[in-house]
Amino acid sequence: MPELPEVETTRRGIRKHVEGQTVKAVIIRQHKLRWPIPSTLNKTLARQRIHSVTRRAKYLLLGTDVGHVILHLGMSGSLRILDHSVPAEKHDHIDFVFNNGQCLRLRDPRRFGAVLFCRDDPYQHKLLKSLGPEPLDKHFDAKHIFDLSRKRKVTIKSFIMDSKIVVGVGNIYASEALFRAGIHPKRAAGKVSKEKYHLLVSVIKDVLKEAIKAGGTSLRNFTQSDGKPGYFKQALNVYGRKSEPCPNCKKPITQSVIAQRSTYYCTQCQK
DNA sequence: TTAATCACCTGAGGGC
DNA sequence: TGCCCTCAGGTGATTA
Repeated sequence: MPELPEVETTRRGIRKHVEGQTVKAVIIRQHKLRWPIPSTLNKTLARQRIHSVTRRAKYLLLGTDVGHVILHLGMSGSLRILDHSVPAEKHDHIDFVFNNGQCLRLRDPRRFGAVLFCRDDPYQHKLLKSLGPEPLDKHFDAKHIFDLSRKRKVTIKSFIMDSKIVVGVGNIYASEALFRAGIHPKRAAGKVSKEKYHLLVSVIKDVLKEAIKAGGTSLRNFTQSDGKPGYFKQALNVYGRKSEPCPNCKKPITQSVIAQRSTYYCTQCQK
């Protein structure tokens, strides 16, 4: 399940294979993703050179002279670089075929992902323009998040997962960051002290950096662009560890549902 | 404006 | 072994 580290790992993996390549064809096998893939994409991108592979939040942007492809991996999406002669399998929905014979192939069993095209500034696209700061950017700091949290009654976990507050903190890393910061996930965002927000911002950055370094979290079906799994799962303290002893106090990890998402925490260490 | 809920989708895993 | 059911989860849209 791709979160920000998985998307960044994917970006780094595909970048060297995609930047500078010229699109020969776009083969769409399944138009129905989260939103329909534009049927004119092949015509639009044919003979276009991809000059950049960038990321904003969990969106990947493929830059060309005529506009940007906006890619989202949703819940189960993955991108791989393959020789185009490799037969497509079930759930391989779209190929960006390059002149060198390779292709960028999107697989997405659950089809929560998206492939869109934007001719204008992609950062003004309706999906991107209201997003909060990048978590690893200097603009994401304790003052920013503390100021926005005042009088907010929503749980701190939902708050840090809100992309208008900060992008890229998904369910796994929200649980991990709150554990490291010693904050109970059901605490109201407006009741968390400035000191705790200082710590929380710091551990969010740490968790995401460590996960990127480890190649993401391989849960169920995430693989890197070369097909290898991520290794951050081994470093998770609480996520997916219901009833296992807390790494700090040995009390069993609790699981409950917050905002319709499984949440893991230690009732002893997180207040 | 804020908070909560719904909808989309399919593979994995458990129970029988 | 096969069938059925539940769970998982990112995020925009909808509702309260």
